[in-house]
Amino acid sequence: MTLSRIYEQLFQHYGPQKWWPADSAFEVMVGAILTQNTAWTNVERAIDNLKTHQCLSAPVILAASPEALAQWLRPSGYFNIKAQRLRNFCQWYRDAGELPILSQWDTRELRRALLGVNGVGPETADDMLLYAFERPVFVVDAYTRRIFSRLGLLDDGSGYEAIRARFEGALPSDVDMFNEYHALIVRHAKVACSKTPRCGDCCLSAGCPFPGA
DNA sequence: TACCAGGAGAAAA
DNA sequence: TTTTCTCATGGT
Repeated sequence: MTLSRIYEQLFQHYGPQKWWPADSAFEVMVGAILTQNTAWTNVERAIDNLKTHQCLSAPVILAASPEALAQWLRPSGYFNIKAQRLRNFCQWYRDAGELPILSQWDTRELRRALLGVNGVGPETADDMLLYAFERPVFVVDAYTRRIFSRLGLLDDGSGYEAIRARFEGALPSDVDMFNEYHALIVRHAKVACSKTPRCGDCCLSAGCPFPGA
C-alpha cells in the first residue's frame, strides 16, 4: 500500500478535518508550542486564558509578566517551560517583523530560523510552516511513526528528517493535502488507539480504513 | 492507581 | 554520539 493510497482511504473514511483549529496564524503558532506532548483539550484551556487576558499577540505576551504568563498556560502542562518557550518564540517573531515580513521568507530559511528558537523543535516548526505559513512541509509526529512503522512503511529507527523526506518524496508537494494528511493521521490514531492501548494493532483491526496494509 | 497526550532540550552515559 | 531524564496538567 502506498502513502498516497493510504491518504485516499483515510480521507474517504473520515472526510476533511479542516485543520488547524485556530482563529489566526499566530494562534496556530502558539498552539503548536503548547501542544508539545500534551492533549489538545488542555491546550484549548490555556489558549482561552490567553484570549481572556487579551494576550494573543507577540508584543502583549512579551509585555506580560513571566509569572502571569505561566499561570495562564498552567492547564496545558509544563507551564513554566512552555511560558519560557513561548516568550523565546515571541521575541524572535516580533524582532523578525511578524507575519507580513516572514511570509516573504523562503521556506528553508524560515524553517532554519524557527529551529533556531529554543523550544521549537522539528515537529513544532513544521506545524507552524504548514498550518500558519501554508508551506508544503509534512508534519511527522508520534502517531505517524507508530502507525506507519506498524504498517512496515518506515525503516526501524528512522529519524524525523528521514521520515519527513519519505513522505515528501512520495507525495505531491501540496499544502492542502499535507494539511489533511497529518490531521487524518491524528484523527485515525485517536479513534483506533481508543480501542487498543498505545495503538495496539489498530491498523490491522476491523473498521480500520486500511486493514492488512 | 497508572498511564497517556498532536515534544524539546539538557544532562548523563 | 546515543540514551535518559525533566518538565506537569487533565482525562480515562
